[in-house]
Amino acid sequence: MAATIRDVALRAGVSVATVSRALNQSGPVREDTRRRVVEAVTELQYRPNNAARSLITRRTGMFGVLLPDLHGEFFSELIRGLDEAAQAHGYHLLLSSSHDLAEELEAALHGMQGRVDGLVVMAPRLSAEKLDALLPRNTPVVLLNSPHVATSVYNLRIDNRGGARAIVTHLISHGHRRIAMITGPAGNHDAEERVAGYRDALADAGIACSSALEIEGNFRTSGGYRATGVILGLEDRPTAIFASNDAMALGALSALRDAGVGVPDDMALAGFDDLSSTQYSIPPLSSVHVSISELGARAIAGLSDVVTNGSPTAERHEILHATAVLRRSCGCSGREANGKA
Amino acid sequence: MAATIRDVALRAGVSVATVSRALNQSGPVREDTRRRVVEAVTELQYRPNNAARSLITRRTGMFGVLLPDLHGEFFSELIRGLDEAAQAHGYHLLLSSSHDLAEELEAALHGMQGRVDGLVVMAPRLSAEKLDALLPRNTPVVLLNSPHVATSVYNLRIDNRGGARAIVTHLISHGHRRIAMITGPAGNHDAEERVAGYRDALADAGIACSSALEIEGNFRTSGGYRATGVILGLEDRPTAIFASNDAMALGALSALRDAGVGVPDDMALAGFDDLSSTQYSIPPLSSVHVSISELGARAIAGLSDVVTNGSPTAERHEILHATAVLRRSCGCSGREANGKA
DNA sequence: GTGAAAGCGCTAACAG
DNA sequence: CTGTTAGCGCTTTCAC
Repeated sequence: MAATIRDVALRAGVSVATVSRALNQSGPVREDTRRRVVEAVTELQYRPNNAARSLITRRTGMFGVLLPDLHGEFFSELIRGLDEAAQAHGYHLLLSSSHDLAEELEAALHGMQGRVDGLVVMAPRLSAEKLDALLPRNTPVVLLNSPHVATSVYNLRIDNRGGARAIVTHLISHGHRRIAMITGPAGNHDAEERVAGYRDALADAGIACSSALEIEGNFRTSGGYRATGVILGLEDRPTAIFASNDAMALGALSALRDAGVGVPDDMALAGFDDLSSTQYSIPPLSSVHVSISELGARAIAGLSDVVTNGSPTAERHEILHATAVLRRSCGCSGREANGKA
Repeated sequence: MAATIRDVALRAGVSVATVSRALNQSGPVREDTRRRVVEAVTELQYRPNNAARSLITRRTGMFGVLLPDLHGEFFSELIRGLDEAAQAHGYHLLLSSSHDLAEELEAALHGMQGRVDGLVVMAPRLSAEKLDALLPRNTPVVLLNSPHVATSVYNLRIDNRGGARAIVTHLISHGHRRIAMITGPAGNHDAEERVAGYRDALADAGIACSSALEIEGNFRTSGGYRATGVILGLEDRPTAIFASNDAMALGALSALRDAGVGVPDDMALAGFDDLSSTQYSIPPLSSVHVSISELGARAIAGLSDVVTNGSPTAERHEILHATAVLRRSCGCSGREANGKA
């Protein structure tokens, strides 16, 4: 049986209250008393029981993380950012992923009830109304890349629209006028914002946009491959493709290669996310960089702030800038440079 | 204030004991009593307090997951497997990643003390002795791809050696005799096993192995790129490269391309992991397939088994098969096929 | 079938 | 500075 605080108190010849104070520095304890306690702790290998502690403090030291069906590098980078920050702030991460449907999210939310001090939720496929209905009222929530909702204390997003606009504007600066876009899955909030950015750029340049040039993808490599096949079959073939994420851009690259279409000469190409692997694609892929791990880090910082400072300092909204990274696939020389719309 | 079991009891006109029994079906309750309880629960929006519950049951409903510094697809696939299985078994995942050093692992292990009913640990850089000293004695542990240790109840691994042997044997069957290998980081257990498999294959074919042909990488794309530069500079240049993971193989592909070396004609290439993105590389990459998510799923199943059945049914050891997947980079036509040594 | 009561291990007043 | 005491919300004997 594991040692309890009572055993420690007995061993150190003090009361349990003193042990508690010594261990949590939650009150004055004479130095030598403290030392006796610490000794007893190590001798008995005492570890405080977290359940008992959080039963009374009403804090669990854990943040819940609810993510949609994410893949590969994006997912691992996000977790890395969350994890590092959580550790730094003294929290653990309770993770639950693959929640695309409202019901799944709700079930997961339910399961975390009372187990966490705060929640990081990413739900790009849910409407503001749905989200609003689902979010718990008693737990601080940080929303990632989701439609804004009043009940969340903090809303973080990457500048999907601005980033897409910047890279497409760059494509236009290479002389392209007929630019196809491979979109994300329908109903995905990020995907929609990137489409908006694409249209912004076209509008800026006085180019009419056409729904025939917006081919639906799924944010997966396979979808990029497929969509590119459609694009190549278009009459009056476009001279450039903007894929709304890198995974699809890689699929596009593969399809272009299979079709014998040279990149960037016969077809310019750009993606979004700037995954680290894209600089090794052939040719290296121009993309939009966004610090995914920072997104995670800020989310945790925001939660931690709310939890320790009690009241939500204020309802907050934060946008992480996304900048174009120019490599060879768009026609640039390969030297990296920043392009800002 | 959230409703407690007392409130529910009052509302339903029964005792707290009955509420508990009704909710946990831990004892006989008359049907209409049960219904009254359920009604009160929904009306009051009652949620049992997990802290209180685990204080007495000594179960938390959570499994801890401790991972090394993993990246990209491997990481996300593993988590997916773990997460799905955990959900299926009614558990939550307490995640902590990026632990390569023994001290980091220890700190994380400490933090999870008492918060979890079991642990999934992946520590490819730690020796059996180090691990043995670190692992808690009172919590069931499943070890993933780690040196076997007696204190773990369950040991799962992928067949690194067999998989490497199979793909290298295949390379040899294409007529290659001089095959370079890009290894993983020194001290990594998986990496070492893959080297052993590579040597096995050479030995099988009566080819002497040479340390000059084993170039150290780091499991990252950048390392594969760098190592390939070294290989291309070798006198009596090899005709094939086995990269011990796909990330490095992709880096190799990029380096080969930059050097104007054709794949597979001038240089055959194969990787390991069979990441989904590799089928879209140019040319598609031959690799070794292993079901990463299944690794995760089995880990959870094993833990869950131990936790519910009390005693560790027996000390177990399980190996997940790894099979060669043949695409174009090794010289095959592109039609997928299985090659088994 | 149901209720009363005794804690699980800890923290937090409140005295001293 | 330290000890006593009263619970946190729940499960679980033990009676009835």
